[in-house]
Amino acid sequence: MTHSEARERVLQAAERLFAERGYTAVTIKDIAAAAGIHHASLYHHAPQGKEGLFVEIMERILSRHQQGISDAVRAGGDDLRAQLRGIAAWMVAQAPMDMVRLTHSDMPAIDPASARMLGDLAFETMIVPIVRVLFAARARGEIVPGDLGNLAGGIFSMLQGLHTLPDAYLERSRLDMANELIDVMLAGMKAR
Amino acid sequence: MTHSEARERVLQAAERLFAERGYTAVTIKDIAAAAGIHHASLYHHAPQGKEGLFVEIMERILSRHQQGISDAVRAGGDDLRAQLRGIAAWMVAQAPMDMVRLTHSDMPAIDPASARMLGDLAFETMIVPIVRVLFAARARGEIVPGDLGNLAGGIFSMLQGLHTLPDAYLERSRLDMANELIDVMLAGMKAR
DNA sequence: GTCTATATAAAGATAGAC
DNA sequence: GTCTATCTTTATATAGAC
Repeated sequence: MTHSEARERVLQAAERLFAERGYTAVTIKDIAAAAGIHHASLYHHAPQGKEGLFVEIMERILSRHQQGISDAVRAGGDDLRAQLRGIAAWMVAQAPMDMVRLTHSDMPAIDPASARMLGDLAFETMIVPIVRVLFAARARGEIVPGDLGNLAGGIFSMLQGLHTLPDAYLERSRLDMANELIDVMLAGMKAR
Repeated sequence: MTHSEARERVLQAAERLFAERGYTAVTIKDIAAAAGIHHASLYHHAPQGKEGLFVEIMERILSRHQQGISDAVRAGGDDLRAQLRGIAAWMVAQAPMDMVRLTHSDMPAIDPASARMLGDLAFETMIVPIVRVLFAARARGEIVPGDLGNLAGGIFSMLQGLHTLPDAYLERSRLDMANELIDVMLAGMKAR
């Protein structure tokens, strides 16, 4: 009962819109229109309403990110640069995951318990894997000591920031830009 | 007629709320309540309504950023590290300027002409000054060649990303973390 | 599974009294 | 400059026919 062709269309429309614009900027009618159904029909597939749908969708997005990021890390072997480039390739190919918006705009608009849960899950999914590859590289002696949580957050923010400019304004591919940023951070973490 | 004690309270409330949550997540009633007046009274001070108020407020915020950033750059003399640390100190002390949210959530909800204007102004105000200090440092031979626009965007995104975690979750001051990130980027831009 | 119709509430906005 | 009252539109949500 959790699946059907129509339900999947609804979930995909909701996912795209929520990821792009955030909770408050998207209406139930936007989602229904994008899924090609009347907004009343949407409640057949998402009986828990807009807020429940948002939470489900965020969990779904984050679950996909978890998979994509862990695949990228594994494919990078034991090479920090390859791991970070893999993570970057994944992230620039996905819709933005705007943690500042999630924290300051989306979360205050929903039930506090769900908000806390989503915030924790987002941090675990998006930041912690970067922390882990940095720790492993540090253990191998590839980079010098530092606040690896802070550095991981910085790398994540830089990669997400690449979504700021619309595609039309870009002179280079986002992946090229991401790789350059990673190379500079890596050189900075190795030097000294 | 552009000023009065009450109008100023309205502008300050609007500024705080819009900066924190963005356009769609803030209502006219939120702003009126924060300013301590009835929401009908708000239209006396902002006859152009919510959208006009948002545009005015964003211009005001960006104008303050322009001043704060240019002061910080000037105080940094000819030293890139001091300039970037000054910019960082300014930015972490202000409300977040979430360019991804501005681009993907706020701008699609307002008049396209205003949206384009605000987007350009935000880029000019927040990113271009960083590009300029990087170019000057490059001209002095302090850093090696690279896509300085990309690097400036990365530095900006990292600094803004420090607003993700609520104050209560922070183990170090945002300024400490910002300085560490800047030092790593600087080392990376000097090396090679 | 989808629709029409409807309910309810919230948001943006205006008129006019004080 | 601020309020009450009111209007209009939009948003979320439900009931029930098909």
